[in-house]
Amino acid sequence: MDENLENPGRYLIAKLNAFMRTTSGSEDAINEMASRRVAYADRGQDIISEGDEPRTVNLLLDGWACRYKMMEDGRRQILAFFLPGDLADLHVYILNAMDHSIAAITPIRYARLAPKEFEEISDAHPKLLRALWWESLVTGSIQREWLVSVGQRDALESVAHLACELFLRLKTVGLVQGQLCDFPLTQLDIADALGMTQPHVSRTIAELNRTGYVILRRGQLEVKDLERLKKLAAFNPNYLHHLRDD
Amino acid sequence: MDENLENPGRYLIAKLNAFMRTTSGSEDAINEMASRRVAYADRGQDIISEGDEPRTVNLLLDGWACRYKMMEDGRRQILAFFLPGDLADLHVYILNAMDHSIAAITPIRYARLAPKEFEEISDAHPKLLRALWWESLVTGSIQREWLVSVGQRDALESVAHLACELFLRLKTVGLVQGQLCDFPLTQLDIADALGMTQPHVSRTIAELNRTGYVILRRGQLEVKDLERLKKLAAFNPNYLHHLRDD
DNA sequence: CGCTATATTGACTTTGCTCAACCCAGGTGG
DNA sequence: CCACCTGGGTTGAGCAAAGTCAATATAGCG
Repeated sequence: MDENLENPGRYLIAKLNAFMRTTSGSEDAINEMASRRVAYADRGQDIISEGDEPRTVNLLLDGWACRYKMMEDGRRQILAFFLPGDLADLHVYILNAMDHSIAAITPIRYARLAPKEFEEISDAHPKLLRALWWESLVTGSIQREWLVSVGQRDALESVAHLACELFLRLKTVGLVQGQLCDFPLTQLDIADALGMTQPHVSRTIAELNRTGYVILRRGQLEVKDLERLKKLAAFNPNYLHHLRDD
Repeated sequence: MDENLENPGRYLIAKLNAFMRTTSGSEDAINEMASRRVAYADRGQDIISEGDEPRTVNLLLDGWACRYKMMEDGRRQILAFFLPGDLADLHVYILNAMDHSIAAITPIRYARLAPKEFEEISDAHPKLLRALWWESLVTGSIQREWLVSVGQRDALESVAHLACELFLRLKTVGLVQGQLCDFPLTQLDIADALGMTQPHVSRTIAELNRTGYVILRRGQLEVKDLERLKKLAAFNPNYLHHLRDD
């Protein structure tokens, strides 16, 4: 976290590097953005709720969050997981009301950027603007791939795909050490993301762990054989739109 | 179609009116866009395929299309349906390769806009640009709602929700007459959109028709009781982000 | 140490899938 | 004009995947 405070935009910078070479000018701009209007939320807490008028672009600095929708009868669909460096709804201030909520999964630190600040910075750095555009298109692409998971993949494939995706996304922002990364999702989070029930997630994780390709447990994910995991998940990395595979 | 040829952007104009009052200036700009580089495709034909480098922004002028992904083993997930007036991937020319394909469901007419033309027009009409932004955000919102359908709704709710959505979207562009609209989807299309199998779609449509709220058949959809249909589908119109309900 | 969260497991049920036969309507060509 | 073909659509029987409900176990945490 120390390094993080000096270089608060580092995860976003790392991610954009998967798409372009950031210049030191844009890096400074990102760090500038990321050090203004910093806010905190505890696990479980909404940082913005369905129906609210969106006023800020949120940049996640530390921790995990999720986008979700709640149905009247209490069913919850998680629509996306946010990892450090992810931006929530770049242009959403065009719309009048949020159609979903965003909540912290772990305690988080995030920057709440006012549209005006955001525009100033992107006007001054057209290359950065382009990169941010790319990031929001990739977010859309991930959203579509999730529909493929929920619509077409069976339980084992789905869980494997999610593990694969999160591992690779964490890797691009530098949050993987060797084969290990943090994994704070509960089985209920996974269930609500993949359209399954929690007991079935439990059984499916057990089955996945039995393959030996990964060790997935609350708190930590270890990927022992990424290639086989990808194969099992029918994982095609194109949708992440990285310049190179990593 | 006659009126359409004089006023080729009419469906898009009608749609944007759900968000803002279009000025005659922007209407002319839209019609201008929509009359350049017009192309045709037959039913079943891809207009752009996964892996292709995207070169144009596509505006659907007539007919229905879909965005889809194919898995190696032949499973297909339909990600979105395009109706007249819909734009495909406004900013996709930022990315190097399509991560999905777009195919005609009926014979279609569409405009293939070069990025440069597109930028000229939007530079000249900032209000229009904002409206187009809105339309792409709504497209993203629809994408998310589909995940709720596939992840949380059961078969009957899902099919009802899809009927509801398509009916309302057609209504916004003026393609509903009374309670009737075209409905060219096959049961296999619906199945691949909702993550079901075709025989189960058949049974589910039969069950839905038995409620009397709709008459859904190949070619045509008749909505007899929209309110009850919405209720059955757990349909919350907020995600369409219209200024007023219609 | 005990409380609360989460995870595991078992027995049973249900939804939706599979496979396959059959039906039906529209379009084409003899 | 009719026979046939083809692309949907319907239906049935049996099955498998995943859901439900509930009891039990486990693990952090205060």
